[in-house]
Amino acid sequence: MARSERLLALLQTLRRYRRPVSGAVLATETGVSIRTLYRDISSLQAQGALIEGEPGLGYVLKPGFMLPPMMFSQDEIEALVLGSRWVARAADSRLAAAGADALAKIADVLPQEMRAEIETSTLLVHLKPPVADKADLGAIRKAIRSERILKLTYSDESGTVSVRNIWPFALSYFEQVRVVVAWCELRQDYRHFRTDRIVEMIPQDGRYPRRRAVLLKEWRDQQDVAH
Amino acid sequence: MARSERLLALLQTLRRYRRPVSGAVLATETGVSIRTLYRDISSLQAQGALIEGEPGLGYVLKPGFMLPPMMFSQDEIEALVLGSRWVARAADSRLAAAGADALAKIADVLPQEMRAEIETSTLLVHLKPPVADKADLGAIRKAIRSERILKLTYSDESGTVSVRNIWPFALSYFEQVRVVVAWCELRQDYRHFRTDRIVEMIPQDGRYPRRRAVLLKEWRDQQDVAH
DNA sequence: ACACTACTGCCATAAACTGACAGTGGTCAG
DNA sequence: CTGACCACTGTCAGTTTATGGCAGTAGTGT
Repeated sequence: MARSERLLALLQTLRRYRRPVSGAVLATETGVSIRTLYRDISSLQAQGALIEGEPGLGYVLKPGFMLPPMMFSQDEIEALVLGSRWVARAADSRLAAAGADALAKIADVLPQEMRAEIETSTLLVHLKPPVADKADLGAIRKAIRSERILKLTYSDESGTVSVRNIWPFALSYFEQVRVVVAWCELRQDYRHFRTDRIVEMIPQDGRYPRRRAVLLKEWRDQQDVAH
Repeated sequence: MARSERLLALLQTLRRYRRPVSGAVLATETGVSIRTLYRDISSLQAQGALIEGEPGLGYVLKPGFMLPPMMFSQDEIEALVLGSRWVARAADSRLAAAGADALAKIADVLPQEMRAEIETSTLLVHLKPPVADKADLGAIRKAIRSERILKLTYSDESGTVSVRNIWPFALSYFEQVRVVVAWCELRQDYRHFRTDRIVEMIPQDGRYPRRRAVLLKEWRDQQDVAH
């Protein structure tokens, strides 16, 4: 890759990572030596990019530096199309429609010749039809976004039905099924609930008392320890 | 001025003029010869800039080259994020990076308060790790886009190795594997090739003689009849 | 003390850039 | 039809730049 292309790619990479990235990683990703990477970084800084480097941490691109006005690349469009096709297949119909709408909005701002890419993209998705959800996934996503407590009637794998309040904070997509990740008031611990086993689900008025981002982090840490 | 800086400057200059500018003017302004200016323009075009040159007129940076501010509903953003997370999991690393890049570009043109949505989305994707590809998926996508013949060394399910020329026109994503859909010169029919069974793959110079959209349609019709 | 990191200077080699010239083909005005 | 103007391509040799490796300094957090 020529230097002039590489510098743009480097900016984009820095923007993609939001956390500090070490020079070694950036060098590998752009396919140059560390020495050259340092030169590239200082070139960009000389041209006005707000890149900060801290020893022991890595580089961060400070927000506010506008990239040169580049359009989506062909790869990027293909990634968006492929992603939205997967959503159309694997998610609920409301999210599928939202994906198609988003793609249409993107197509609107694309120049004519790139618009054709979206329509005739030759990346296809074939999946086994997912297990049908009993619960309304749209309502679950809404509860997660607004941090609402859900009163859940749930039938576990052995068929035993129980009722409990949960604090939903994530929705996880597996190949066949979807799973609500939540804090369970009954068990006082994190629990997973397959959406196809939810019998009934009533959003409560109350907001749950903790932030969903915090719950997500705590749950993740717990997962890491377990493995 | 170094080339890498000059290219950025050239973009800015083109944006400043709204009317067509002759190459001679641009060359003078950036301080290089005409010949180099032509090279610079084609470099920018290769990197995705939509610059049009008309004999007798000059160069114009096509409108629509920059991403305008866009609005998305919450559902649409979640669909985009979920889709790109799936791409990150299930596609090759290059497409995965492209998905993340596209998302970062979208985030940049989003109003401040929506930007956070992309970062804190609580939709997760869990998949069995896909089978590793032997072939370079990027090269396959490129061959499809440019309608290039591929010389394929392929090992079928029984382990028999064969060499043939194919006209690839689609890439299909299954749960564990990816499959190239192509017209096979050897069999004179449509054939599927799992990317993990491709032993070697050499792009040929020749373009195949039919349009990929036509092949796709014909293949689809054939599939429909079979079922 | 140690591991990890950013950063700088130096140098020989390899790669890229550059301008000049020659030539093609398109548009437009007279 | 002619000529002016322009985008664009190919070639080439001289020059500039870029590059990777090495050695070394200095800051950070464990």
